[in-house]
Amino acid sequence: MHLTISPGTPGEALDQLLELVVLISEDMTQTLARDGLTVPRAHLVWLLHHGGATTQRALADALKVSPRNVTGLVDGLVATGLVTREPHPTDRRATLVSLTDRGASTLAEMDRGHRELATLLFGDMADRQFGSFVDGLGHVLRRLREELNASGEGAP
Amino acid sequence: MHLTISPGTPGEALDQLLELVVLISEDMTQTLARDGLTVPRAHLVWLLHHGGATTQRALADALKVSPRNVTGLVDGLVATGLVTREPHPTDRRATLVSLTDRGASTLAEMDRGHRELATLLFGDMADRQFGSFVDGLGHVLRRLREELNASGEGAP
DNA sequence: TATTGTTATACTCTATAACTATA
DNA sequence: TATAGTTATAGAGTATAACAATA
Repeated sequence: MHLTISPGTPGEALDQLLELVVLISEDMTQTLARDGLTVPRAHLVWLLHHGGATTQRALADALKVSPRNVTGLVDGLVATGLVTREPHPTDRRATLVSLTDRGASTLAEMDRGHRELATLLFGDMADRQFGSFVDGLGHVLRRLREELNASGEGAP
Repeated sequence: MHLTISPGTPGEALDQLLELVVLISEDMTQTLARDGLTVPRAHLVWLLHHGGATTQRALADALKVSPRNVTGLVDGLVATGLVTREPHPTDRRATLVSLTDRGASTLAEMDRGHRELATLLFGDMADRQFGSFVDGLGHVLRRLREELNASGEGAP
């Protein structure tokens, strides 16, 4: 037998999803601040962590942000000792941005925090519930990607 | 019989959740921009829509933001014709912020967009899948609220 | 001629501190 | 004395445009 316990309307589900977005953003901002990081700067160092040293140009493309903006983000990260700017070995116009040792250990701590959060959120979920939730999440993600692709077109 | 189709690890589920946060933020920012709104300004007019005219002080408390910040948000909304500042009827220190007609119709459009997004995301989900997803969402939300309360304590 | 990163300028969101006008 | 909202000042993130050095 199957009991449906008032799953609510789509509108209510969206409200919950929006609350989730707000709470996750707050949690991330709070956690990153303890390492002296902001969300945009954390995004940049995360790219270095997972892709190695790169030019600011490549970072601007990956972050979908202006080159000028990257200059500011790197300035801040250099000031707090998490990254360095070095001359590019073959292209004298470009600079290579690399993680410092301290930057690398900060990233290791972020990885640990990431795993802890995953355990907190999903650790005590029953396997079947977890599977259903991930399925639903996949459905919503596909719809959202379609929507953003559709509305992003037509813009030269 | 019950087939579990590789639901993935908690870490992967969290990555999907984080992608969802990014995509919803992008979609909201993009949609609001069409109405000349930013996320913080939209939050403010949403409060007026659902609570009626109020003082800037009350808005600052509700938005958990400094009074100075509200001055700036209201300045912008007045400039774009979505709200008005009027003298408070009984307290001459305070100002009442109200939606203009144009502000109200913008809000009506936002409500419509909200319903459309809910339909897009959940409209063609099977009832059982929708119910399971909402259950999982509730679980995650409870954990997150606990986490933020716990880490938010001890701060005088 | 095209590209990399910078300086110059500007806008939005955010904060604290000092001040004005009122309670 | 306390409160509502402002001006003053500052910092972070974002953008475009003009410019330098180098490809």
